Amino acid sequence: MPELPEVETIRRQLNRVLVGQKIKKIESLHPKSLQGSSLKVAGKKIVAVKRKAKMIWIDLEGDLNLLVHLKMTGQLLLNAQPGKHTRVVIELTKDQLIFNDLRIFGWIKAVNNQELKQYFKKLPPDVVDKEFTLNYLRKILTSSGRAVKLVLLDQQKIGGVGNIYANDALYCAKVNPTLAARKVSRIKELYQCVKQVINQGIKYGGSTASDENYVNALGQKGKYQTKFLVYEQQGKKCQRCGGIIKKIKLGGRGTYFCPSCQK
DNA sequence: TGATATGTTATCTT
DNA sequence: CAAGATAACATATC
Repeated sequence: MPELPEVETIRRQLNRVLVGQKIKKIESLHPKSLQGSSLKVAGKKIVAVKRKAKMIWIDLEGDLNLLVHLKMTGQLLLNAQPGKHTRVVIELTKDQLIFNDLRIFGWIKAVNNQELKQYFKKLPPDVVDKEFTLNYLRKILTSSGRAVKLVLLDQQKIGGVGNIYANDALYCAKVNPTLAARKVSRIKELYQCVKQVINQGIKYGGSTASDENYVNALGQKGKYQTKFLVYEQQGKKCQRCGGIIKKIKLGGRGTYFCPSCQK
């Protein structure tokens, strides 16, 4: 599922191709998938393609933006054929952008600059932002009694970390995912690890785990799944200590860890 | 057939 | 009131 590295991969590809093109036509094939005053975007030129947390934001000339959230099954594809799950089609000067979304949780919203600002104002720093400091992580961990993994996944506290990278970051830092956040002593290790696994994710173009449908804007799968530290590794030997990787449920989400070296 | 998968938000409970 | 827990969203797959 698209977390920050997957969204960032798509953003970079789109930014390279879309900037300078004009939107000729935008067509919605499902009422939930395209929201806001989308008719206004016709004729507008694309200034930049940016990202905040797991959202992609297409900056248009004038006072208009297209904000995109892929949620769990969204795909943004360049010059693909529309299919069964195609929800929005955007025709550009040279290319065509297809928004597929099997489960219809994702959306594209046309918003003005003021609305966009309001939207971003209440969001915490992304894990890759300079505002995400060691002290900031310490602050949010020590002020919560929830399991540390739930705090990493909390989009009101840190932007961009999803289930895959939260699992791997905790393994990297040797921190047990169920440990109460305020009892985590290896905060510095966790800080370095969460940034490290996210950057690895970006480097390998995101991940397409088993049963997932993530592809980048060119229709290619990610490569980080070959680098998973613990995600989907249950039953296998821990590379670090030889323990057996265990899978449990935490907050309703699949949670993978090595019980012998993640304390 | 029913359990399962994940990101986010709404809603309920403590 | 806030924090935390859980249901809901929609659908395909095993």
